[in-house]
Amino acid sequence: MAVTIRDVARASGVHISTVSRTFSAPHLVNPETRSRVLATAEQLGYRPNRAARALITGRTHNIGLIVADIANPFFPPLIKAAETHARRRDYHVFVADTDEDPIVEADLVQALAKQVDGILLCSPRMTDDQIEQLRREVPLVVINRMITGLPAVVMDVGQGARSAVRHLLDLGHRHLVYLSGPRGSWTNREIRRAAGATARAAGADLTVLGPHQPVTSAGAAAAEAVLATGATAVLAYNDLMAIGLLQALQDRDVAVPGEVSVVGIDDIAASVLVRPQLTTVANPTAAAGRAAVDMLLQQGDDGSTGQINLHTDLVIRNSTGPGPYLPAGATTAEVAAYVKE
Amino acid sequence: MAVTIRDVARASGVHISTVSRTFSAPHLVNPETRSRVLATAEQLGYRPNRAARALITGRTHNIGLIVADIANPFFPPLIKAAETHARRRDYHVFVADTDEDPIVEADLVQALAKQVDGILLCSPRMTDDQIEQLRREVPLVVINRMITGLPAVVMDVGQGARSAVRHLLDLGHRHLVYLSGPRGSWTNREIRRAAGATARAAGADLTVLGPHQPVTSAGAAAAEAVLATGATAVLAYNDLMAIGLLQALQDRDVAVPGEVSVVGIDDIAASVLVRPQLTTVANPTAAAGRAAVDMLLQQGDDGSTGQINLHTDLVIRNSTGPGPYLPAGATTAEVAAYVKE
DNA sequence: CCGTTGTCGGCAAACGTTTGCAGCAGGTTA
DNA sequence: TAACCTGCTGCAAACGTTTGCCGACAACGG
Repeated sequence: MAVTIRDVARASGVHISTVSRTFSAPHLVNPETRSRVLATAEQLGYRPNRAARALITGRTHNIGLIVADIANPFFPPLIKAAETHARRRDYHVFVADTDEDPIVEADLVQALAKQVDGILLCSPRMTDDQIEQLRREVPLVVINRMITGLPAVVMDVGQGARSAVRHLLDLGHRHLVYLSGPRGSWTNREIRRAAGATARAAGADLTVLGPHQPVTSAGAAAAEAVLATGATAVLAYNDLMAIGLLQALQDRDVAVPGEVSVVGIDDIAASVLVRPQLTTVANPTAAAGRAAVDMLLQQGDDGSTGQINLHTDLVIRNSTGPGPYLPAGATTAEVAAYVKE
Repeated sequence: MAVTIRDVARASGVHISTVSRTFSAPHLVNPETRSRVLATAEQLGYRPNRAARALITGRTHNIGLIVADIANPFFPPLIKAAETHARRRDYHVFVADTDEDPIVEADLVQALAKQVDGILLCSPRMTDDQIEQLRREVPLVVINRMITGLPAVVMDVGQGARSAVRHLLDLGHRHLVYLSGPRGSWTNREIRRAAGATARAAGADLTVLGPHQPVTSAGAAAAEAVLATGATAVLAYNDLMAIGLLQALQDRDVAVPGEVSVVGIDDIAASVLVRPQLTTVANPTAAAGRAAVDMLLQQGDDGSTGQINLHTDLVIRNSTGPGPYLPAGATTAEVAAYVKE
């Protein structure tokens, strides 16, 4: 059937071990022999059988990537970056989707465990205990969650939330709402904490609403509750919810940012497609994907369990404007200048 | 290290072949023995080593899924459906991204070929010849492209384009533009052909602009050219381009659908997030993903090479309105009624 | 009681690699 | 000249399964 190491050996008049070494330890074989073997291999169209290799080395050269929801536009850029980066290191990536369900999540890790060299766990919804448990079965790198002793890549969403809240405070808002994300999300806790602390320190109010599924419909559904609080500015767990809210407010003829300012988190592509364009916190998702792959791959070598914290950026667009404390006629341009000071 | 079939055999006092059979051919082993083996296997936490199994059976229980761009919101629902469906059949999915580059595409198929039981090639940009070539190396199912003799799942985008054009004609438009997608896209040719034929049959004009990359920026960049044609309605290769165009028109104070109507294709999530909401052709992407997986899996059994054509639906929203032939004051509601007739 | 049939389980040979060990040639050192 | 490297290659044993073949044994019909 397929051409094996044995065919190449026969055709080039060497032992199979020499062929094997030509590929897996080239420095151990005479350059002359090597090029001869390489030539016949090329000619015969030989491709190493990864299953056989995996069987003996114990390394599959595959990694698993588990995300909450592929259809959530936050993830694709991360998946893409991780996949490309892994392939450059001769690894392939299994992508799986948990539908935001912690049970499915645990099952998936179990199922993939024996078939990959490690798993990237992205925004997991499991408990810390569960994750530490699973770590004993397979190397893990967690993305967007900090667990002591576990290698992790997080985007500094706390800092992002602080910037966002400060931006709103600077605009004069004194009563804010935080639209909570899903239960079990570490990111959600971080944002809530950071936003709460920042608001409190400035003597402003922050009302927390939620939890919500991180989708547009949940954001839209929260509109009534938001208005009921009387707040003039909203920070949402993610852009999808922020966008949902944005549109529900428009449907109710509530002006954004005239009456209510809205800030999202993630900076997904759609955030520049809606009107007004969304002020949001940009996350370096691609960088996170790459960093996580690197971390996972070198975790095998040494036993290092570093934690990487990536910087996030507030991107000010048009969904935020002056709050009640500023002169009513101030334009966003003036406000932008004001914010700079 | 890991618990193997041998450990289970020893612990339950049978030969390894019996253990193997309890898993891969249960009917060949005595129910009593079977349950005993199963029990000890469970207790020891035994998991079959897929590499070893693959080595001897030649089936990896993996499939590859190659798409043009994971970050294009058209693909994630398809990926998600394929992945979930495959897992239900005990298959795992490798996802890879070609960045719309036919060379990368060919490389990826080669790289994955030996490691999977088959590949789902989604909206390929390669030539038909190349694809037929690759088919000799690995079972293939093509999505969104029709090649004689090759198993394929396509969404009937021709029919979608016809509905879209007819909708525009019914609204009174007489000069249409088709905003072409990327070079090498079968879908693009189909749409162009169907749209052209439909317009021509009605005695209307259809100007083709392009090719373009299937992204929002390309749609926006085409705005000038569109206006220069003097057309009153535009069909775009996909929603991203349509949305880009929509916004570029708004930036130029061109009213949509007042002065120009815009129709997209795909019905991505963002098409209801923009204002006006986009009239578009909904594609059954999830169904396509599932169908393709099934087709690939049973391709191994018999040698069947069916082709499936999935129905598409025109979704009329607010980006289309009456053309110059209708009374200027007609509202979209009246027009919708008119279209029904 | 013998022969036949059928069920079950063991034996051992694969599958395509990697890798520790040993051999061998040629060169260097003592 | 002996002893010892050094660089290269061959040998063979793994890795954890699956599976064709055969033997053991029980049941059954004649």
